[in-house]
Amino acid sequence: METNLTDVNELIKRRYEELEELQKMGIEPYAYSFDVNADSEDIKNNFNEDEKREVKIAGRIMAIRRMGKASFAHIMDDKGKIQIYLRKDEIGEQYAAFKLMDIGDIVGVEGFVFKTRTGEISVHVTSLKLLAKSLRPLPIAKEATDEHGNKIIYDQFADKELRYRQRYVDLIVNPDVKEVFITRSKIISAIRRFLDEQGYLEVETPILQPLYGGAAARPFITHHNALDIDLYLRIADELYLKRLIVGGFNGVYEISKDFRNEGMDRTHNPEFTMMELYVPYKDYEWMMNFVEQLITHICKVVFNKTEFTFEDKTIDFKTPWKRISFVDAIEDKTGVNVIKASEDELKGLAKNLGIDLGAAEGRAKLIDEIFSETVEPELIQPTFVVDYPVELSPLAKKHRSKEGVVERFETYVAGKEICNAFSELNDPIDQRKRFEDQVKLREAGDEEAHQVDEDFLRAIEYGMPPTAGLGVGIDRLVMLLTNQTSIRDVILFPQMKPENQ
RNA sequence: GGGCGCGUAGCUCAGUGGUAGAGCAUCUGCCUUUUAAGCAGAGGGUCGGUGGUUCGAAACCACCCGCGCUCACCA
Repeated sequence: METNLTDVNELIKRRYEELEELQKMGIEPYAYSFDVNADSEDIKNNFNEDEKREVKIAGRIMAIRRMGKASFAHIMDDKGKIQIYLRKDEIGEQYAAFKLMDIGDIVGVEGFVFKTRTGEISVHVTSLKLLAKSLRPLPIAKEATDEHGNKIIYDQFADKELRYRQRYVDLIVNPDVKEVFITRSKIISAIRRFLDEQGYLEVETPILQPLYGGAAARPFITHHNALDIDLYLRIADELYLKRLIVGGFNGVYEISKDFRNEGMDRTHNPEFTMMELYVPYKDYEWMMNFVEQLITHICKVVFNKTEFTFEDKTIDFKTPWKRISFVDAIEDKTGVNVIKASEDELKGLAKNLGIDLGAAEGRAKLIDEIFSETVEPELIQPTFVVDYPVELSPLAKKHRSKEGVVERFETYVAGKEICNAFSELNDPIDQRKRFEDQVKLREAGDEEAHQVDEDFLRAIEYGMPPTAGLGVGIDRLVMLLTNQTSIRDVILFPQMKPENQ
């Protein structure tokens, strides 16, 4: 980890020496530019034996096989690896310089494409230029192919701590990692393009907020010096986006980081990416259909398939997805109607299910727990769970016909929630009452309960059209679609404890 | 936060109380179509840290640091 020159190890010391020797030869070890006209993939895909195609490529040296007056090396560019072949009698001085180059160095190569005796498409080098000398040894793995054509990797860089802390190294030596992040980016642009095409406006709302809300979570607190006030890092975008619906936009969305000051594990990072969408004059029924379209659009344009493997499960996103009622699903499993049941009955049920009852659990948390324990794990194929108890949803509109529930749905896949949506509560009088109920929970010790947001109430008192709202946890969606079981494997720089010294 | 596990060379790992090891990487020599290139030789370690037990600790004990898995809470 240490960058002090005083205690670098032998390998690094050697590279500093090579750097000096190269400079003595008149070589600038950190070049200014190099014009490229091909990449490894293009060369391999468009190979023609007779053409002797001239190419200029650049990349990082990943393997060297020196054989005296000739050498082979593999260089890696954005698209993959390609072999290069160098001969002393052809490149002279540059061959001497090549002897001072290492795995990890970045080079620019000119040459012609050929196929070796053993059949590998390679570049026969006519000119080699050092572009950046690498001073640290890469934890390079060796690859081989067994008799069945399977790739075997020896000594793969596997230490998760180092991989997360030094993601740049992880990306260099573990190509699958790079692939996941490319896919993540494609998923996000597919979402953005889809929403733009529907005519929704991408907006940006404050991360620093004097009051936080829109979700049940504990916030990060920061301080503004000039105003001398504490501010919160947002836990959700919801309340600002709905203000914009009041303002008259015909559909707004935001893809951005939210921050929650809670534990970290394989599905939680303190900062994570949310997509929230609000569409006026629509309700949650409309939104369910929209979610089906959005997700199948991603499947089509990014993956061109609807079937995915996640862990040991096969998930099929083919629509229509199953829809089940939250209350009925629990009743089917337990025989208890959680709307009608008293708090004592709920406690009894929870206890029978082996749920650990913390102090001061309210109805809402009890019901939520019972659902997580009984129904959630079985929701493997995409399923809409609809109509949640009102206690769980202080920002959702009362159901138009059913007592005790709101018009809300969550979408579950592989036993995990991937989105949350509702017909937004636009009755300011009801909204005030819900906030006041939250305050009671807060006073009873629930740190995650909402505060009263007077400005938000003022906004909807001016009148907010009926609105459908949606939140999608992007990191978890990416995990699902790329078959990654840890959120840290879909976040480039996951939160880590500070490195010691 | 609780439980379980891990930390030895640049990387991947052996090493259960008695001279710190292997493969790859590195260095030297040979080698002009190799591909885990090969052959011959060499260097490289505060065994995560601090204390303790012991004649003697990489190993045993305690505490600390970091990481992973898992449970709880949350998206």
